[in-house]
Amino acid sequence: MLDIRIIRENTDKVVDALKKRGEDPGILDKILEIEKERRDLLRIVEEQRQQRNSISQQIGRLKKEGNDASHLLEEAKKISDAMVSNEESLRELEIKARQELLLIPNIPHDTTPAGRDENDNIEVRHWGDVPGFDFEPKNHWDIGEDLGILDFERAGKIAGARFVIYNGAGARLERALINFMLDLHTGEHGYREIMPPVLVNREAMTGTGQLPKFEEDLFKLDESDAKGYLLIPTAEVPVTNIHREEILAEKDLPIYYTAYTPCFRREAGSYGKDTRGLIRQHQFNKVELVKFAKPENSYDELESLTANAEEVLKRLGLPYRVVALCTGDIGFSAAKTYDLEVWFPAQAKYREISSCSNFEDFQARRADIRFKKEGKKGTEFVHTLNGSGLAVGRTLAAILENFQEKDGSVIIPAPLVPYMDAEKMSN
RNA sequence: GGAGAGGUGGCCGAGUGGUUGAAGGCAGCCGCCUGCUAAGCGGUUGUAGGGGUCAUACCCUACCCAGGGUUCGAAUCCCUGCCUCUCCGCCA
Repeated sequence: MLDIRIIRENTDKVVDALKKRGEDPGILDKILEIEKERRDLLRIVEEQRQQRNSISQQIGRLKKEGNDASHLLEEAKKISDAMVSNEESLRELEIKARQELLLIPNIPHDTTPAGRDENDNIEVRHWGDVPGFDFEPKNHWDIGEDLGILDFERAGKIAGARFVIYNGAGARLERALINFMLDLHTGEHGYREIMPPVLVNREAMTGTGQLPKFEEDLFKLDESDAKGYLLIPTAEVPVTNIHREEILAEKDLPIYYTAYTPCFRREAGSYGKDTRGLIRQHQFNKVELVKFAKPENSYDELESLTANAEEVLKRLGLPYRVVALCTGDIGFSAAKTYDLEVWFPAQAKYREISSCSNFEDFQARRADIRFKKEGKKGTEFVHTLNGSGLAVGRTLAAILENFQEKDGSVIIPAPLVPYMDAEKMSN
């Protein structure tokens, strides 16, 4: 959520931001109109309240002294009656203003490259050598099925399309990756491990920006119940909302959290995309990194968070590149985003495995997460950041494809050997 | 699921219709005093919105879980919701 004052006083800047994102700046017209009405009415209402309060106080004083106050009572009643409809209109305008405000995306940071779509994203750096094969590399789903460690067919029977059963060494590899990532981030990168609810309420989803605009991407427990629980599409939601409506102490910042959770996405509108394999599932595992930072160094925090996610790929020996998303491709809530893309030999393509973003105060304003500066009056909104560290299923898929052998076996990367108690997977 | 109790400032806690943003205490901050520590004395300390100012000062409005209602006036009365605690039941 943007500061309404920026929209009011710096309209040009917001219009510019919307254009860069490829959005229609016309969405501002309505909110500016509502906002003007709201402010005009607010002044009237406050004036009326002031009058009423002062008369009421006089009444109190007179009554205490045993004097007659009937003439004032009459006057007060008149004012009070006149206020009713104004107060009601004001309430409605406040609700409407917020509804509109919640639909306006974040302003991209100056360093976010301008562009229309993913073709305008900029490669920032890459790491590792793309492996060469002296045989035709197989898809990860073929490798997994041949090894008997991934079972898409039976998952379809018990759940449907876009689900998988990890079997035997597959299940263990998934678990090994989760443990490896959590151990790395808690042990070496300074994150605190969190295990949050994976069902959340609407306020939490609104706080991080999934609602109200992206309802169709979410799974709900009870479609008919407006108050029903929603399944998280990412641990970003429950973990960022840990501090909702809190005022943090400056000395406690930055806060680093990491959490493993399953994630649930409807993938509405992606029919036909990645229909096979682990890339796009309705349920998948992810280890998430979340930071609460002070505004003045949130961009340094974004760099280090991205580096923390990259470290997972480096240790596993998976070739990847880092891409700065352009203004047309960054998410609704983000000001700047780096995607980490890992190499998939069978597709001969880099595919997204992590997305690391600085949301600045956009989520903090929605979720009301502030901090108090030492020795200063008032409060400031924190900056929130998060990134996948990493998407576990995609990491497993990348391992299968990059470390496959001609005989169909797969070499287990060294850091996972202790977790797997094995050096390779074969039939 | 059944029965009961309760939600007040950073914390504890008073307040049952009228200058109460809220007694008192603790903690914090500033100053005084005291040969260390401790104690003592005085002062001060919430958040948000609007107005105002170069910026302060200052003025107004709102906020005692949330949302409604009664009333000239609500922390205080009424209704609804949420949450917490205790007991019983059930349960991984």
